Amino acid sequence: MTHTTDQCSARPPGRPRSERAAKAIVDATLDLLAEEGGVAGVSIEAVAARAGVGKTTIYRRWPNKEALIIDALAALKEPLPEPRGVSVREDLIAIARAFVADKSDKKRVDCYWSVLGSAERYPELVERVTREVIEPRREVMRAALRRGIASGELRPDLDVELAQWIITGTITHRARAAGAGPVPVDFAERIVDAVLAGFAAH
Amino acid sequence: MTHTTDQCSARPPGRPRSERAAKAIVDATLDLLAEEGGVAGVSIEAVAARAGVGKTTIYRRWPNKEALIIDALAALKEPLPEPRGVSVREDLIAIARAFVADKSDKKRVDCYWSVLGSAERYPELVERVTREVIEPRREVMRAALRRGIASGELRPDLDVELAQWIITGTITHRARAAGAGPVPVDFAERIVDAVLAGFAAH
DNA sequence: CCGATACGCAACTGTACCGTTTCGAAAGTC
DNA sequence: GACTTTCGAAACGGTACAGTTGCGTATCGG
Repeated sequence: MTHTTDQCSARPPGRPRSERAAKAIVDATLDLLAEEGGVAGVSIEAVAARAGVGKTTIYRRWPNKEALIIDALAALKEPLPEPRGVSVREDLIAIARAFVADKSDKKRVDCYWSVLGSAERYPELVERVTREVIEPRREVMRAALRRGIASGELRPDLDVELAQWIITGTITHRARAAGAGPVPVDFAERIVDAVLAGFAAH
Repeated sequence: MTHTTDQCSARPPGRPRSERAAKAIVDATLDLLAEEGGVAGVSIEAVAARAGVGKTTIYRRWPNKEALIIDALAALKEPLPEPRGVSVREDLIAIARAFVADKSDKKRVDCYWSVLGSAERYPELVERVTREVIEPRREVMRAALRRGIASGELRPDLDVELAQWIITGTITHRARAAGAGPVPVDFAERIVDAVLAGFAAH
């Protein structure tokens, strides 16, 4: 062994890549994605300018805009809610609360909205976000609903898929509605109680 | 009176503007708005090319892209549903059906989605669409819900605003969901029945 | 037919961005 | 100190679009 640098991961020679620069680039990308309202509005030049970084520094790490955005979106992932409460009502409220909290982060919502709005142009991006972020969260809610049916708390003929659309759709729509202001903190409980009890009298 | 052309509306001399061209321009604008997934994706050049029209013909009628898009969106307006059925259930289903039909027109949904997604960039567009298209439809549903409460069909403590978010949000979200396919024809009835009866057993 | 206007088309200037390259300086290892 | 790689900055050619202008033609009224 003539090498003394065989430590572990074979650190390459030369100046190491700045971690600060990488973070600044990702942050700037998300900022622009949220502000410009679309993937098309994000330009490498704008990202570089906002991050206080040379374009070289970006192109050294990512081959193009799509790859940068994909990596940036990964930084948005939040841990899945894992409710195992005593009742369906509490499980659903916990999940809905996590949704509302997510949607209260304006930057986060705007990023997802921007990406999903660019479906025709960047199908790969949309497919990836759907698979890695949206679908797992939908599954958590479906599982909670199925548990409720099994425990007898929910009507046995409940359409789980439809029920799931109702809860997530309401929150999403409310969060994105123009001019409706921020989602109230108790929105999760109110919607769960409303759909559990039903609109009809008695 | 030396003029014989005083007929009525003082028709200007020269070749009149082609109605066909105007329609082709508006159609092309909406097509692009839906396909490109954003206001930014619509370029006058692309509109002209798709409409089979010279750029001059566009600029003669509209001063810029925003004005063109505003006028084009006006062509999307559909008549308001005006339900006065025998029961709240039928009223809500009628309104929901109109929503679903609207959302089944992919071009129409994509156009609104595109515009609303450009909120930060083009606030005037968003404000206008919200005021002239969305809010009147929301009001129709609120009115139906209030009638239901007054008639005793709906529980008196029902949160009308929340109920309205639930129904419209579910349809909108379902229509826009990636990879979920077209909204089924019976979606309107299923959602109304589900929220009327509630999820809970008995 | 004449004048006026609109038509589609092409050419033009100006701006913005892409993706690449070059540069001198900085920051690490040996 | 020698070497390697990254850093931010600047410049480059290429593409796309905005908005304008000129041109020959078409279509209206008188």
